[in-house]
Amino acid sequence: MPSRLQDEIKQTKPFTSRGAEALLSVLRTAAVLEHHLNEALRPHALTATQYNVLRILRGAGTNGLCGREVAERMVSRVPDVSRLLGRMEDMALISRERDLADRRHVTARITARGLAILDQVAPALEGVERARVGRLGAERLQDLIDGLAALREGG
Amino acid sequence: MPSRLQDEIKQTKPFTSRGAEALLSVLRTAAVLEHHLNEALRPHALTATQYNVLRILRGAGTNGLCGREVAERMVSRVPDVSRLLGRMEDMALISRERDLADRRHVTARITARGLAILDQVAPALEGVERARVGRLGAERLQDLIDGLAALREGG
DNA sequence: TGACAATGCATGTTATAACAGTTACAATCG
DNA sequence: CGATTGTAACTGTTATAACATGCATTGTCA
Repeated sequence: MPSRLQDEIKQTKPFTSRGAEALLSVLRTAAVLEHHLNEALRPHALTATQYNVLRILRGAGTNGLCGREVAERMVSRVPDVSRLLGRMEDMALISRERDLADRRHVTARITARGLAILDQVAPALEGVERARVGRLGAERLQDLIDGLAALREGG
Repeated sequence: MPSRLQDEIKQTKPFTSRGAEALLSVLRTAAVLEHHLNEALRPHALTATQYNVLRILRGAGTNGLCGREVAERMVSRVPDVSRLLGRMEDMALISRERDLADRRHVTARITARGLAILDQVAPALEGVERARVGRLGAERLQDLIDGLAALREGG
């Protein structure tokens, strides 16, 4: 029985192991999701990375967060937070201010414009979520979440 | 109960829905896997994308594949196959030859050096796989694969 | 308090991704 | 057979990722 994934990437030979298929499934699914995510964000000129930053800073509220703290909270690691935040400041999505107490820190905060854009993109993103998650029941959804967490653990 | 993922990305507020957590889990897991994958490939100066191309071309055998066919088989879509293959040709990992029957096509084939490098990296990649997949039983593994496939389906 | 290490951010550089546009060739249809 | 359409690959350009390094500031400890 050829697997769904095998068909998607036009693989002629069966997977050598279920483990390999599982890892590839994760990578493939993330690529598909990221594609849909970027499509939904494109009309608002946002990348998935920038969207992630906005969500983080909205969660932080008026206190804001310094660059290192933002980096720690990103879904995928970004080795160049300085310029990422700089570009977002240019777009007026966030503001930056050097901390007076510890002048090494630069505190980033989401602007009103950033908040407004988050509200604008919300419907499209909820659509992406519902379209893909709907067909999985609550139980299978939780199993999926747990299985993925297990994959991330260890070495 | 705070979820594992919530802790990983230092999120203070609980997820608004299981669906959102599931999508984020996929993206996060893929980022972690990709990181380990790249670490394993780094000593051989290969990126995950290049590794993917080598696997595809090894599977294709001596007939090789044209650029469009390689692109179709990639795990994540690459919009610049020409230069990707060009760089790999410079590294002598693949060879390219214009097809005489249809001169629009350029057939790519894996070289002996490319095959040798695939053999060299295999142990490290198997290590990555065993370390993460081992803790999941066969049944949970299959459920995970099926759940991910469900997420990829549909518009 | 003064040397030294550690931290957080900025900057320089290179390589690659992303997007658009162009060229060469092949297939189709009048 | 010529014009038109479609396909595959290449090329140009810009923006971003990735990596390394440097700089300013703070913390630590003799």
